[in-house]
Amino acid sequence: MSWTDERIATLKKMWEGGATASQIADELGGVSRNAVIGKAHRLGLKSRPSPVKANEPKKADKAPAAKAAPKKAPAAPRPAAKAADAPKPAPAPRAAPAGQGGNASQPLPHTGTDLPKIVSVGPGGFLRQGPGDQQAPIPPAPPRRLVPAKPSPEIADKTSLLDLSDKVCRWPMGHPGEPDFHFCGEPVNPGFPYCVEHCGRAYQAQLPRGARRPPPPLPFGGPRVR
DNA sequence: CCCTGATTCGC
DNA sequence: GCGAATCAGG
Repeated sequence: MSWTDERIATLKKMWEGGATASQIADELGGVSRNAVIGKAHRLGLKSRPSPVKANEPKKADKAPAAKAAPKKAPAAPRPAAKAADAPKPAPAPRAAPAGQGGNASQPLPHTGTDLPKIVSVGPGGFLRQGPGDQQAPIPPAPPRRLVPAKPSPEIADKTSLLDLSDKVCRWPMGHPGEPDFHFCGEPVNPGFPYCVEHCGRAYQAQLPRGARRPPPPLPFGGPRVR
């Protein structure tokens, strides 16, 4: 398998969306987890909460006695390439802008890649994009802050990608690439890409400080449950 | 053990 | 550029 433009786009979207390399590799198919990680690094996107980090170089060495013959020749110490990395702030949470002074902010104009995008990946590798990338209507003054949420399977429609238009709800249901993956398909809430019901899921009123739970990641269909 | 991402290096 | 092998932490 070669890295076509679409596959790279899928990789980027899922990587930024918070999917693990294994999930991405499984979704793309034909590539290993390492391939995904390697490609991600080559693309320049990296970091993201990785379990293996936050440690300093230590002088402990290993003694791989029973291991298979290592291909590496640890003759010369290799300088870590991350030394020249630009200092990056703490990993941006899924949705946490600053202004909390009671003013309302719209979830739509997401300009950076740090915030979750409502993106789903179709079986062919094409992408469905969310409010941030498409329409930017801010119809009524939102009562509070609106934060993205993750979908959950409740309804059982069968709107395929071909049935999508700007009139029907684009809420993804199921996992991309699987046979039962479809979209909600109900009439949209005017000004939004989703129906009223899913707007209620996609944009949740900000609860008072304290009674707030962290918004879940994975905007593209939820975690895999295989 | 499993998982994760990071890194290296032969191809 | 690609990705298996490997490393390293949870």
